[in-house]
Amino acid sequence: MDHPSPPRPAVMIDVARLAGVSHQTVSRVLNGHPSVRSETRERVLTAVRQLNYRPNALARGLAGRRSRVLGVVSFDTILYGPAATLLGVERAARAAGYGVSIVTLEQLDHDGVGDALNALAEQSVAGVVIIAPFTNAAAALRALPTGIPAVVVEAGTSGALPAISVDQVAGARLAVRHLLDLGHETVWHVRGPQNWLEARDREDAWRSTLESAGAPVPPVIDGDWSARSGYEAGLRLAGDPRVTAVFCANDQQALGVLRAFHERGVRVPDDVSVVGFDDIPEAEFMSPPLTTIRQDFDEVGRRCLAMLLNLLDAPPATVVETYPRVEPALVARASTGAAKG
Amino acid sequence: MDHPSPPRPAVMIDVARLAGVSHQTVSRVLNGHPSVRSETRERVLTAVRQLNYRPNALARGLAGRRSRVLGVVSFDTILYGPAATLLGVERAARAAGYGVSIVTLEQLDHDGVGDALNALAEQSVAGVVIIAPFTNAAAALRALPTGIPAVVVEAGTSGALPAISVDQVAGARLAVRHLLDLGHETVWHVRGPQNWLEARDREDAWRSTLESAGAPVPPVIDGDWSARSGYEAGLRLAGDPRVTAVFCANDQQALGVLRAFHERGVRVPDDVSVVGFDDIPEAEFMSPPLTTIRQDFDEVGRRCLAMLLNLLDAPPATVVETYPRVEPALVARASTGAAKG
DNA sequence: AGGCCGATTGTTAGCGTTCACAGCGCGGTT
DNA sequence: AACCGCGCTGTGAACGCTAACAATCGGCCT
Repeated sequence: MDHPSPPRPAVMIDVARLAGVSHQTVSRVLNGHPSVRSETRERVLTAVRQLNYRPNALARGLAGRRSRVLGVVSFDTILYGPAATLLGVERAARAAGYGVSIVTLEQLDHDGVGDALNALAEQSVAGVVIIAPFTNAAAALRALPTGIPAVVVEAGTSGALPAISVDQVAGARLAVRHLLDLGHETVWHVRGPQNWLEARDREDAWRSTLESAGAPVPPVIDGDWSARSGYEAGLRLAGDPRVTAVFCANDQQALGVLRAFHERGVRVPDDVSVVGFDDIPEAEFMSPPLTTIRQDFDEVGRRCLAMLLNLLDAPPATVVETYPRVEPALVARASTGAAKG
Repeated sequence: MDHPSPPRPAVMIDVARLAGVSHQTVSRVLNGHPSVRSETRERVLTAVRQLNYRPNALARGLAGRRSRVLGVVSFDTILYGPAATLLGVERAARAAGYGVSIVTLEQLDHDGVGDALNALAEQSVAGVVIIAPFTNAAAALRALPTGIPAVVVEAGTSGALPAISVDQVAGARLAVRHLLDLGHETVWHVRGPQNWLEARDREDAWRSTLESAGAPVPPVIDGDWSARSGYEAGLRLAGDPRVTAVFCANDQQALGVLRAFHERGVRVPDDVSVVGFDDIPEAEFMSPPLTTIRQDFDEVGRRCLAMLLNLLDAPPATVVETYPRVEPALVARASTGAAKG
C-alpha cells in the first residue's frame, strides 16, 4: 500500500513526519529558534528540501502575530516621483524579506486613503507606507484604523506619524539661488498643484529665497505637474520681456515651458533660463538639456522601510521620530545660463 | 462584572453573538449565500456595522481555497509601459475586489521570475499577472510552481500561458506606413533592447513593412529604451544625408534622437521625420511634438484581469485562449512631414 | 397519518502555523 | 537520595474563517 505522490504541496506536518520529529520542531527550525540540536536541524532542512516545502504565509499570519507583508498606499504611480518611491520601497522590503501589497488612490482625498487603509488592514498587513503627498495628509492618519504601524512619505511634519521626505525647501532654494547667482534679477515660478505638499514647499521656498535675496517676487503661475500645464504657463511667460529665469516645480512642466518657448522663438538659455525639479531620466535629453534638482527616491524608499521595520518591533507608544530629510542636489545642464548684459 | 470594551478588533463570533445567530450564519451573510432569511441578514449586517467588523483575509484564505489577493510580477516599473500596465491591473483588481501584491524583478532573467513567483506563491496569491516582456518569457512558465493560474502580458504567443498584448506588429506597421505615405523612400529604425519581445516585434514589423512596400531596408540602429541610447543613435543618423525618416521603438529614444538632431542642426520634420512609440504624456510637448503610436495600457490591464479571473473559476485543464490583441493607434503630430522634393 | 422536501439555521471539523506549556533525560546540588 | 535546572522536544490549544453535514420546522403529497 504505497501512497500515490500527493499533488497537494507539502505542509509542515509532512516535513515533520519525514524528518521523524514533531511539527513544532520543524517550526522552530524554520524560525531560527536556538534550542534545536544541530543534527535535528539538518534532518529537518533536508526534509524541507526534499519535499520542496514552502511555509504558508496565510497560516503563519493567522497563527502568529505578524504577516510578512507590508502595504503601500500610493497615488498616480505613473508619475516619476511616486513610481520611483514605490520601487524603492518594494526593493527594500524584498531585501528585508517582506512582500508588498499596493493600493493606488483614484483621487487625492481623505476617503480614498481611508478606504485604501481599510483594504490593506483586511489583508492584515504588518505595516503601511503611505505615499500620498497631499496637503491634507493629516486626515490620513486619523483614518488609520486599528493602529497599524505606518510611515508617510512627503507628508511634511504633520506630526502624528513618522515621516520621510526629501528636503523640498533646500531643493527649491538650490534652484533659485543657482539662477540668482547667474545674475538673474529675479526668478519666475511655475508651481505644482496646490493640494500637493511638495508643490507648496517648493513654492514657499522659492518665495522666501527671493525675498531674503532682496529680489522682487513675480506673480506665481499655476501648474498641475503635467507638461501641458507647463506649456500653457510657457506661452504666458514667453510674451513677457521681463522674464529671464523660470523655476518649474517639476521636470514635466519644464518640458512644457521649453516647448512653448521654442514655439515662440524664445531661446533657452540665451533669452530665458529654465530649471526643473526631479531629474527624470529624460531631463538630460530635452532641448536644451534641463538643469534640475535631483531627488534620491531610492534612498527615500530605503529609509521608509528602515523606519517602518523599526516601528514594527517597537513598543506601541514609542516616540515618533522623524529621520533627517533626504538632501536633493542641483544638476546643472544647458538650460540655464548667465543673465544677459 | 462588565467586560471592558476590548481594544482588539471584532471577529466573526462577536458579530454572531451580538446578532444572536451562529458564526456560520454571519459567514453566509458576508458571502452572499442565498438561504438566509432577510430579517436575519439585516440583523447581522447591523451588528457588523455596529462593531465595525472587518473579515480577516488571512483566515478566509486559510479556511477556504481562495485568497482575494493577486500577484503581479513586474520589471522596471519606472518605465512608462510597465507602470501604466501595473496601474491598469491594480485598478481592475480593486474593482473586482482583489488586492494586489507586487514583486519587481531586479533583472530580466529566468531565475528572477522563478524567485518572484515563489515569493508570491508563499503569499498564497490566487493568481498572478506577469508583466515581464522579455524574450525568454517561455522560461517563466516553466518556472511556475504549484500551478497557480497565471496570465502574461506582452509575452508573445509563447503558447503555454494565456497572454494579453498590444498588437506591436500593427503598431509598427502604422508608424512605417505613415512615413512611407508621406513620401519617404525608406524608414530608419532605432530599435529597443533585444531581450524585450516588444522590441523584436516592432523591428520585425518595421522590416517586413518596408519589404512589402518595396522599400530598401537600411541597417538597424541599436537602442535600449533610454533617451541616452536614442541620443547616440541620433548622432549617428544626423550625419547621414540619406536619412529622412526615423522610427524609434519608443518615445524616450525618440526624445534622444530629437535632441541629437537639434544639436546637429538637423531640422524636424523639415529634414527628417521622427516617429516614436507609446505616446507617453510628454510626447505631445517635445520639440517638435512627437508623432507616435498610442497603446491603451488601461485596456491591457483590464483584459489581463478579466482573463485571470476567468481562469480562477475554471476547471484546471481548460483550453488556453488568447484574447484578441489590443489595437494601437497612430497619433500624428508635428515631428513628421512630407519628404523633401 | 406518515413521510419527504426545501428553506433556514446550527454543529463540528478542519485549513497550516505559532504559542504556551508541559515532558524527558542528564549533570550538578543539597 | 531526592531535587533543581537546563537543553531539547512533544502536546494541545488557539488564530478566524469556510465547508460539509446535521438538525429543525413547516408544508405538501400520497
